[in-house]
Amino acid sequence: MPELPDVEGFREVLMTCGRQRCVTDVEVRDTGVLRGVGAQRLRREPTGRRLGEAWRQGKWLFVPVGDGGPVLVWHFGMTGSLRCCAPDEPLAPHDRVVLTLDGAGHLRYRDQRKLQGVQLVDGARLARIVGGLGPDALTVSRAEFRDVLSGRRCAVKSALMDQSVIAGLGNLLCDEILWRARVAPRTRARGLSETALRCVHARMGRVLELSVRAGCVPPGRSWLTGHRDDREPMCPRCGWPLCSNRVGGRRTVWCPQCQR
DNA sequence: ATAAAGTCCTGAAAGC
DNA sequence: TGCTTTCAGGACTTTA
Repeated sequence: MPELPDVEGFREVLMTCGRQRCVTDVEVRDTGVLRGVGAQRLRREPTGRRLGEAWRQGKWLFVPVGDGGPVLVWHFGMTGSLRCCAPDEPLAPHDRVVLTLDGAGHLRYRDQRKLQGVQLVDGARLARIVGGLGPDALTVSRAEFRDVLSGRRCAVKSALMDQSVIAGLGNLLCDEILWRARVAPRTRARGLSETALRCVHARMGRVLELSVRAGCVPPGRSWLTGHRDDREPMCPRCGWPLCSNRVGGRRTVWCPQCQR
Protein backbone atom coordinates (compact mmCIF):
# COMPACT_ATOMS: atom_id res chain seq x y z
CA MET A 1 0.00 0.00 0.00
CA PRO A 2 2.40 2.65 1.09
CA GLU A 3 3.44 5.13 -1.52
CA LEU A 4 4.55 8.70 -0.92
CA PRO A 5 1.18 9.92 0.43
CA ASP A 6 0.95 7.12 2.97
CA VAL A 7 4.50 7.67 4.16
CA GLU A 8 3.80 11.38 4.45
CA GLY A 9 0.93 10.38 6.74
CA PHE A 10 3.30 8.23 8.81
CA ARG A 11 5.63 11.21 9.10
CA GLU A 12 2.77 13.18 10.59
CA VAL A 13 2.05 10.33 12.98
CA LEU A 14 5.66 10.45 14.06
CA MET A 15 5.57 14.22 14.49
CA THR A 16 2.38 14.36 16.52
CA CYS A 17 3.12 11.32 18.61
CA GLY A 18 6.88 11.23 18.85
CA ARG A 19 8.53 14.60 18.36
CA GLN A 20 10.78 15.57 21.25
CA ARG A 21 9.63 12.52 23.12
CA CYS A 22 12.11 10.40 24.94
CA VAL A 23 12.27 6.74 23.97
CA THR A 24 11.92 4.66 27.13
CA ASP A 25 11.90 1.23 25.51
CA VAL A 26 12.16 -0.54 22.19
CA GLU A 27 10.56 -3.92 21.84
CA VAL A 28 11.45 -5.98 18.80
CA ARG A 29 8.70 -8.52 18.42
CA ASP A 30 9.98 -9.97 15.15
CA THR A 31 13.61 -9.67 14.16
CA GLY A 32 12.63 -10.40 10.55
CA VAL A 33 12.07 -6.67 9.94
CA LEU A 34 15.48 -5.57 11.17
CA ARG A 35 17.90 -4.49 8.43
CA GLY A 36 21.53 -4.14 9.34
CA VAL A 37 20.81 -3.77 13.04
CA GLY A 38 20.32 -6.32 15.80
CA ALA A 39 17.53 -6.28 18.34
CA GLN A 40 19.98 -5.41 21.10
CA ARG A 41 21.40 -2.34 19.43
CA LEU A 42 18.01 -1.16 18.22
CA ARG A 43 16.94 -1.20 21.82
CA ARG A 44 20.08 0.11 23.49
CA GLU A 45 20.89 3.08 21.26
CA PRO A 46 17.55 4.91 21.13
CA THR A 47 16.53 4.19 24.71
CA GLY A 48 16.93 7.31 26.84
CA ARG A 49 17.24 9.60 23.83
CA ARG A 50 14.83 12.06 22.24
CA LEU A 51 13.27 11.73 18.81
CA GLY A 52 14.09 14.66 16.56
CA GLU A 53 12.40 16.08 13.50
CA ALA A 54 11.10 13.37 11.18
CA TRP A 55 11.61 13.78 7.46
CA ARG A 56 10.75 11.85 4.36
CA GLN A 57 12.35 11.26 0.99
CA GLY A 58 10.28 9.25 -1.43
CA LYS A 59 8.91 6.28 0.45
CA TRP A 60 11.58 6.40 3.15
CA LEU A 61 11.03 7.93 6.56
CA PHE A 62 13.86 9.15 8.80
CA VAL A 63 13.97 10.31 12.39
CA PRO A 64 17.14 11.32 14.23
CA VAL A 65 17.61 9.87 17.68
CA GLY A 66 19.26 12.15 20.23
CA ASP A 67 21.83 14.87 19.47
CA GLY A 68 24.43 13.61 17.05
CA GLY A 69 22.97 10.15 17.44
CA PRO A 70 21.98 7.64 14.81
CA VAL A 71 18.95 7.92 12.56
CA LEU A 72 16.00 5.56 12.67
CA VAL A 73 15.02 4.58 9.16
CA TRP A 74 11.67 3.14 8.24
CA HIS A 75 10.50 1.61 5.00
CA PHE A 76 7.03 0.18 4.68
CA GLY A 77 7.26 -2.20 1.76
CA MET A 78 3.82 -3.10 0.48
CA THR A 79 2.03 -3.61 3.76
CA GLY A 80 3.74 -1.58 6.45
CA SER A 81 2.37 1.20 8.64
CA LEU A 82 3.31 3.30 11.61
CA ARG A 83 0.77 4.12 14.27
CA CYS A 84 0.44 5.85 17.55
CA CYS A 85 -1.30 3.72 20.14
CA ALA A 86 -2.25 3.85 23.77
CA PRO A 87 -0.09 1.37 25.68
CA ASP A 88 -3.13 -0.65 26.72
CA GLU A 89 -4.33 -1.08 23.16
CA PRO A 90 -3.97 -4.75 22.27
CA LEU A 91 -1.06 -5.60 20.02
CA ALA A 92 -1.85 -6.73 16.50
CA PRO A 93 -0.25 -9.92 15.18
CA HIS A 94 1.93 -7.96 12.78
CA ASP A 95 3.14 -5.29 15.16
CA ARG A 96 6.84 -6.01 14.65
CA VAL A 97 8.56 -3.18 16.52
CA VAL A 98 7.14 -1.12 19.39
CA LEU A 99 8.72 2.08 20.70
CA THR A 100 7.52 3.19 24.11
CA LEU A 101 7.65 6.97 24.53
CA ASP A 102 7.60 8.91 27.74
CA GLY A 103 4.04 9.93 28.47
CA ALA A 104 2.83 9.45 24.92
CA GLY A 105 2.18 5.79 24.55
CA HIS A 106 3.40 3.53 21.81
CA LEU A 107 4.75 4.01 18.34
CA ARG A 108 4.12 0.75 16.52
CA TYR A 109 5.61 -0.45 13.27
CA ARG A 110 3.18 -2.92 11.78
CA ASP A 111 3.94 -4.96 8.70
CA GLN A 112 2.32 -8.08 7.42
CA ARG A 113 4.85 -9.12 4.79
CA LYS A 114 8.38 -8.39 5.82
CA LEU A 115 9.61 -7.10 2.52
CA GLN A 116 11.27 -4.05 4.01
CA GLY A 117 11.87 -2.94 7.57
CA VAL A 118 13.69 -0.81 10.12
CA GLN A 119 17.30 0.35 10.20
CA LEU A 120 19.42 2.38 12.58
CA VAL A 121 22.12 4.15 10.61
CA ASP A 122 25.03 6.55 10.92
CA GLY A 123 25.69 9.47 8.60
CA ALA A 124 27.49 7.45 5.97
CA ARG A 125 24.78 4.84 5.62
CA LEU A 126 22.12 7.51 5.63
CA ALA A 127 23.92 9.22 2.78
CA ARG A 128 23.98 5.94 0.88
CA ILE A 129 20.23 5.53 1.15
CA VAL A 130 19.39 9.10 0.23
CA GLY A 131 22.02 9.12 -2.49
CA GLY A 132 20.26 6.24 -4.22
CA LEU A 133 17.06 8.21 -4.50
CA GLY A 134 15.98 10.67 -7.15
CA PRO A 135 14.33 13.98 -6.29
CA ASP A 136 11.20 13.69 -4.20
CA ALA A 137 8.06 13.57 -6.32
CA LEU A 138 6.24 16.02 -4.08
CA THR A 139 8.74 18.83 -4.48
CA VAL A 140 10.56 18.20 -7.76
CA SER A 141 10.54 21.19 -10.10
CA ARG A 142 9.31 20.95 -13.64
CA ALA A 143 12.79 21.48 -15.03
CA GLU A 144 14.39 18.82 -12.88
CA PHE A 145 11.56 16.43 -13.65
CA ARG A 146 12.23 16.89 -17.33
CA ASP A 147 15.96 16.41 -16.85
CA VAL A 148 15.74 13.13 -14.97
CA LEU A 149 13.12 11.61 -17.25
CA SER A 150 13.96 12.80 -20.71
CA GLY A 151 16.97 10.56 -21.37
CA ARG A 152 15.35 7.31 -20.30
CA ARG A 153 14.89 4.66 -22.91
CA CYS A 154 12.49 2.56 -20.87
CA ALA A 155 8.71 2.87 -20.73
CA VAL A 156 7.63 6.07 -19.01
CA LYS A 157 5.79 4.01 -16.42
CA SER A 158 8.98 2.16 -15.51
CA ALA A 159 10.90 5.43 -15.28
CA LEU A 160 8.32 6.94 -12.93
CA MET A 161 8.41 3.78 -10.82
CA ASP A 162 12.19 3.85 -10.53
CA GLN A 163 13.04 5.38 -7.14
CA SER A 164 16.50 6.37 -8.30
CA VAL A 165 14.93 8.49 -11.03
CA ILE A 166 12.15 10.04 -9.01
CA ALA A 167 11.32 9.06 -5.46
CA GLY A 168 7.90 8.34 -4.03
CA LEU A 169 5.70 7.03 -6.83
CA GLY A 170 4.35 3.49 -6.69
CA ASN A 171 2.30 1.39 -9.03
CA LEU A 172 -1.07 2.98 -8.33
CA LEU A 173 0.12 6.56 -8.49
CA CYS A 174 1.96 6.01 -11.75
CA ASP A 175 -1.11 4.59 -13.45
CA GLU A 176 -3.26 7.41 -12.14
CA ILE A 177 -0.84 10.13 -13.22
CA LEU A 178 -0.35 8.73 -16.73
CA TRP A 179 -4.07 8.31 -17.19
CA ARG A 180 -4.70 11.92 -16.23
CA ALA A 181 -1.90 13.09 -18.49
CA ARG A 182 -3.32 10.96 -21.33
CA VAL A 183 0.03 9.27 -21.86
CA ALA A 184 0.23 5.54 -22.63
CA PRO A 185 2.34 3.75 -20.02
CA ARG A 186 4.54 1.98 -22.58
CA THR A 187 5.60 5.18 -24.30
CA ARG A 188 9.37 5.51 -24.13
CA ALA A 189 10.22 8.24 -21.66
CA ARG A 190 12.64 9.91 -24.00
CA GLY A 191 10.06 9.88 -26.76
CA LEU A 192 7.81 12.23 -24.80
CA SER A 193 7.44 15.76 -26.06
CA GLU A 194 8.21 18.72 -23.85
CA THR A 195 4.48 19.36 -23.66
CA ALA A 196 3.73 15.81 -22.59
CA LEU A 197 6.40 15.93 -19.89
CA ARG A 198 4.99 19.17 -18.58
CA CYS A 199 1.57 17.64 -18.46
CA VAL A 200 2.78 14.54 -16.60
CA HIS A 201 4.54 16.77 -14.09
CA ALA A 202 1.42 18.88 -13.58
CA ARG A 203 -0.86 15.85 -13.18
CA MET A 204 1.62 14.30 -10.77
CA GLY A 205 1.46 17.43 -8.64
CA ARG A 206 -2.32 17.38 -8.57
CA VAL A 207 -2.59 13.65 -7.81
CA LEU A 208 -0.06 13.96 -5.01
CA GLU A 209 -1.75 17.00 -3.54
CA LEU A 210 -5.05 15.17 -3.29
CA SER A 211 -3.47 11.91 -2.11
CA VAL A 212 -1.34 13.50 0.57
CA ARG A 213 -4.40 15.30 1.88
CA ALA A 214 -6.19 11.95 2.07
CA GLY A 215 -3.16 10.11 3.48
CA CYS A 216 -3.42 7.48 0.73
CA VAL A 217 -4.34 7.14 -2.92
CA PRO A 218 -8.05 7.84 -2.59
CA PRO A 219 -10.40 5.08 -3.75
CA GLY A 220 -12.85 7.44 -5.48
CA ARG A 221 -14.73 6.29 -8.58
CA SER A 222 -13.66 9.34 -10.55
CA TRP A 223 -10.08 8.08 -10.25
CA LEU A 224 -8.67 5.40 -12.51
CA THR A 225 -7.40 3.69 -9.39
CA GLY A 226 -10.95 3.28 -8.16
CA HIS A 227 -11.65 0.90 -11.06
CA ARG A 228 -8.72 -1.47 -11.14
CA ASP A 229 -10.47 -4.17 -9.22
CA ASP A 230 -13.72 -4.02 -11.18
CA ARG A 231 -14.76 -7.14 -13.02
CA GLU A 232 -15.06 -5.30 -16.34
CA PRO A 233 -13.32 -2.01 -15.70
CA MET A 234 -14.35 1.01 -17.77
CA CYS A 235 -12.54 4.28 -18.18
CA PRO A 236 -14.23 6.77 -15.84
CA ARG A 237 -13.54 9.50 -18.37
CA CYS A 238 -14.60 8.07 -21.72
CA GLY A 239 -16.29 4.79 -20.90
CA TRP A 240 -13.97 2.56 -22.95
CA PRO A 241 -12.95 -0.78 -21.48
CA LEU A 242 -9.65 -0.41 -19.67
CA CYS A 243 -6.58 -2.43 -20.57
CA SER A 244 -4.74 -4.33 -17.91
CA ASN A 245 -1.32 -5.75 -18.58
CA ARG A 246 2.24 -5.95 -17.36
CA VAL A 247 4.62 -3.06 -17.88
CA GLY A 248 8.04 -3.32 -16.31
CA GLY A 249 6.86 -6.39 -14.45
CA ARG A 250 4.01 -4.60 -12.71
CA ARG A 251 0.32 -4.78 -13.29
CA THR A 252 -0.65 -1.71 -15.25
CA VAL A 253 -4.10 -0.38 -16.00
CA TRP A 254 -4.77 2.20 -18.69
CA CYS A 255 -7.34 3.43 -21.16
CA PRO A 256 -6.39 2.62 -24.76
CA GLN A 257 -8.74 5.34 -25.97
CA CYS A 258 -7.56 8.25 -23.82
CA GLN A 259 -3.90 7.30 -23.57
CA ARG A 260 -1.96 7.10 -26.79
C1' DA B 1 -2.59 -21.49 -6.53
C1' DT B 2 -1.86 -17.04 -8.07
C1' DA B 3 -0.97 -12.41 -7.42
C1' DA B 4 -0.34 -8.36 -4.62
C1' DA B 5 0.33 -0.91 -4.15
C1' DG B 6 7.59 -2.63 -1.85
C1' DT B 7 12.98 -2.98 -3.27
C1' DC B 8 17.19 -5.54 -4.49
C1' DC B 9 19.98 -8.38 -7.37
C1' DT B 10 21.38 -10.55 -11.61
C1' DG B 11 22.37 -11.35 -16.28
C1' DA B 12 21.40 -9.66 -20.81
C1' DA B 13 20.85 -6.04 -24.09
C1' DA B 14 21.80 -1.63 -25.72
C1' DG B 15 24.57 2.35 -26.34
C1' DC B 16 28.88 4.86 -27.00
C1' DT C 1 35.77 -4.58 -29.43
C1' DG C 2 35.21 -3.34 -24.66
C1' DC C 3 33.34 -0.78 -21.08
C1' DT C 4 29.28 1.33 -19.06
C1' DT C 5 24.51 2.07 -18.62
C1' DT C 6 19.92 0.45 -18.88
C1' DC C 7 16.35 -2.91 -18.55
C1' DA C 8 13.48 -7.11 -17.62
C1' DG C 9 12.62 -10.64 -14.61
C1' DG C 10 12.91 -13.18 -10.48
C1' DA C 11 13.65 -13.36 -5.34
C1' DC C 12 12.12 -12.00 -1.07
C1' DT C 13 7.52 -12.43 2.32
C1' DT C 14 2.76 -13.38 3.86
C1' DT C 15 -2.03 -13.71 3.04
C1' DA C 16 -6.49 -13.84 0.73
